[in-house]
Amino acid sequence: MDDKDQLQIAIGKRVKMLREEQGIAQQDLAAKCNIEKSNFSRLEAGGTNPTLYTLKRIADNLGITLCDIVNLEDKK
Amino acid sequence: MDDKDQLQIAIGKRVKMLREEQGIAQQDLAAKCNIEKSNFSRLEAGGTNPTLYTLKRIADNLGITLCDIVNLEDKK
DNA sequence: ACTTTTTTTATCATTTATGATAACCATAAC
DNA sequence: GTTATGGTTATCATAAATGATAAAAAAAGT
Repeated sequence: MDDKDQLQIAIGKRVKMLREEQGIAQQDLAAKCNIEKSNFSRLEAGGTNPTLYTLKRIADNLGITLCDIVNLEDKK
Repeated sequence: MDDKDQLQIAIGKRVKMLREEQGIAQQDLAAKCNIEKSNFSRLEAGGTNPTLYTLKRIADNLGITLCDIVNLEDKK
């Protein structure tokens, strides 16, 4: 597994964690972000290398900053 | 201009600013990141919606965090 | 068990980020 | 002028992100 894969998995886990902290369903957040629920699932599973705009929409709909979302250091 | 375009322009300006702060040439940073200089130019001009991995490589080679790079609020 | 909700997985189409190459523009030296 | 150096712009190909749909699996509730 290369560093790109590791990054994808890290961001996926982080999005999932932040989403669950707010107790919102994956499909509901996906809908608010105008992202297909299947694609959102892939993203959380680390199966994609999201673009900045995708991350921005997620951050906005979670009420957090982009910085919060990509704060991956020292995170499980 | 929609919010996606604004975001792209904002990240481009931010990358350019951070790069110039370190006095490194665009083409040199591009080379270190394994990004084509023409593509890097496009990115700084706001002509692309970069992926997380692209931003990560730029951050790494600038010696800063992803959070630093996407810290776009209240920035020109 | 059954039903409902939520998530995952697979597949195909479309859009777009990036790679790659080339040519061009600007500036500053000399 | 010419020569570098740094940046831009255009174009085409390729890889991959995302859209879109469907089906299956898993989890939760009753």
